[in-house]
Amino acid sequence: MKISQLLGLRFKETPADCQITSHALMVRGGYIKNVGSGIISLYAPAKRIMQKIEAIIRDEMNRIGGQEVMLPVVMPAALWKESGRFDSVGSELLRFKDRGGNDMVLGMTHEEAVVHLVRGAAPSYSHYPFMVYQIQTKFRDEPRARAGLIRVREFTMKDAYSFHTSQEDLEEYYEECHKAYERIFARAGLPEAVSVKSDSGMMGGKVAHEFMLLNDVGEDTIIICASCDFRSNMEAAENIVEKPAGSPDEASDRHAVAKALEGAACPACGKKAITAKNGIEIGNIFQLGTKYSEAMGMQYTDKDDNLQYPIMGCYGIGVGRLAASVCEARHDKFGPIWPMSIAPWQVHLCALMSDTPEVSEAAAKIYGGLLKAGVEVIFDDRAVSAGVMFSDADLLGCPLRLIVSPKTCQRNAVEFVSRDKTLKIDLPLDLGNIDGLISAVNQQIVKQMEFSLPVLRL
RNA sequence: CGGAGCGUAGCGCAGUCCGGUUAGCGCGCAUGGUUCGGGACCAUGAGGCCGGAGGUUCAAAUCCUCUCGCUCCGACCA
Repeated sequence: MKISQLLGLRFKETPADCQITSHALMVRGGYIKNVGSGIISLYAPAKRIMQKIEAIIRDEMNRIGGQEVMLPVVMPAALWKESGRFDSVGSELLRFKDRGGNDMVLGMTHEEAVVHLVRGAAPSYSHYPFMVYQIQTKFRDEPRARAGLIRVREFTMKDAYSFHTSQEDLEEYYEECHKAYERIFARAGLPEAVSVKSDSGMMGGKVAHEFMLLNDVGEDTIIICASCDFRSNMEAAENIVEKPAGSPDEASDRHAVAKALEGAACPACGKKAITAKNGIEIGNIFQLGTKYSEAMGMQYTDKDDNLQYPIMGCYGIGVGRLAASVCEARHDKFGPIWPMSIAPWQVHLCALMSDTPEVSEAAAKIYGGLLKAGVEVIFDDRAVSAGVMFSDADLLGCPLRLIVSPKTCQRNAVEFVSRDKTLKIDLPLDLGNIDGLISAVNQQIVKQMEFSLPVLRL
């Protein structure tokens, strides 16, 4: 891709509407454009990041036996009436009528749809356990969208649903999925994401965990023990952590309650080491039980010819929120620093003063060589000043950068630097044979990808 | 849904209190020229129904009423 043809202008000034870093950088870098409150279009760089995250998720979901399926965005309300959620869920569920006057809903989560899909298809215990997942658009009519891709009304989500014949089997799979989630976040560039105990809310069920990126811009408050590995969302912790005397009531400001919990005794280890931190929820896993299978009449025949309700688990990841979280965690003042695994392009090729024949010839040759070798490369072929070129490259945040200029041509070299500034070397340039240069670039890509490669293949 | 603020060129803003030629500035964009390793400079130029509707007035970006939208704080939230 040549940058001269890439849509999405990059600019210097922070838009007034952007309150948090990832939002500002993604608007300034030409990644996203707001369409309405909580409704966002993506330009190519953001779409490419999303696709790479999705590929990692698919890989890990397939590895734990998932089957990718596709459920509808628009559903007849009748389905939601079956589960009872048409009435129990509030205005977050967008309802409307079709031309025939039938009640319809926009999918905000897909338990109903997935039970509908599988309930006739798994009549015997021998079909179990199984897991289906999809990566698809959700719409939630949130009362207040905010912070760019962090909290939106329409978003892309991976949601997975597993079905089991015993609680033990569900718990075993839940644990497997927990591990898969750890691998997904690590591969996407957030190895520091942690899981915390959470409340199951409207989903129902007992055991639930949320995966959090601890970060000040996060909307959730997390209670963490500094002494042991106890971690919990405050929503779930309020009942089990004993508040020190004189704390405010739970009805009052949540931040004040969190503050008050600091230094309380940990319910797990007993030490007075509780701390409160903010976090961005990037994924969650629930043990649902039989809430939906019972409500919607999904049954199978067990070994002894008895009808049973399968036990369900569900597992979600917000793809766009994950992308924004990586940006939030990996950036400098110039722009995002995308990990190789999800970067929009692997290599950013800059041709400084490309009207010089030596430069344009060398750059074109390198560009062609990289393309031929299958490297994802964005080529800045514009006649702009070095400052503009570097600033734009910083905003696009590609992990590796090649710089060709009259200076580098003079010394028969190309500059090879990394976005995170850990690499800065000259690669020898021989226009007659650029294979060595291309393979040096490839080696660096492989090196930077190592952390994200699957540990195990199916 | 409560509270606060804002809608003027692609972006950032001034002008609105106190109505009065042709609505400005910076960035960006286009053309030409000079530059060239961290958002260069000069010249010329394009781009606006001042969010929308109604009203007051000789005259409205500016005053009044209604409306739509956006942002922030809170409530809410798999």
